[in-house]
Amino acid sequence: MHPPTRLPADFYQNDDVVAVARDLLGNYLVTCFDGQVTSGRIVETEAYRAPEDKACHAYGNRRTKRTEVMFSAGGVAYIYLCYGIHHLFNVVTGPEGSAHAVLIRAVEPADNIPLMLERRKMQNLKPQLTAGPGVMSMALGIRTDWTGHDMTAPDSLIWIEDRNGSPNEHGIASGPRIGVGYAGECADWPWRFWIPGSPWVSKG
DNA sequence: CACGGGATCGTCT
DNA sequence: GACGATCCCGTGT
Repeated sequence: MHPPTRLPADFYQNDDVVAVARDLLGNYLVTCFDGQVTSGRIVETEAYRAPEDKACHAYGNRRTKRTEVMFSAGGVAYIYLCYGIHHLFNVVTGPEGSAHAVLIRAVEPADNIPLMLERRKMQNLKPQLTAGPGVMSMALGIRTDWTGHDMTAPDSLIWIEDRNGSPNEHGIASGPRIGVGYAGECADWPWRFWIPGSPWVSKG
């Protein structure tokens, strides 16, 4: 056993974003803002893959101010505002020049649950603390300001680490992604992954 | 539990 | 000017 460390750049730079989305399950998403660590075990993810995926913001390798960060080498954060309110957190994957990303949709709360409850203005620990991409980001203190942050740097303030919490014999479940009905045939691709039976997975 | 609507703003047409 | 990779609250059953 060794102390947990940040997942390395080559984990993220795998070109197979669907495999990365699966492999992220069971790892811990950690933030350390203002000296305060908060974290959770990743239980639900979705893969988005340019250029062929119509649900991906970089569909057709479209480069805009917003999507430019998705073309970075894997390991940086891609965070955007959804419905004017929610800060949705993704990890860019693949080699530089490809625009793939994994949306982290839900975590099982781990470190510093009191601070996460405070950020969410909640009194008691319930799945709704972190089950869903918008509320998860709020609990971890993640905002769009952090888009482009290199999570593989040794002094990064957002990172993902392996604590030997990988999914066990119950395996991994998959199905269509949430909220992408506009994406034509791509809407049916089973690119959402979750740990079956976990109460911390979003309801969709 | 199923639904329906409002919140709220950056991004792209 | 329209529309979200969402969430929460209200209503009705």
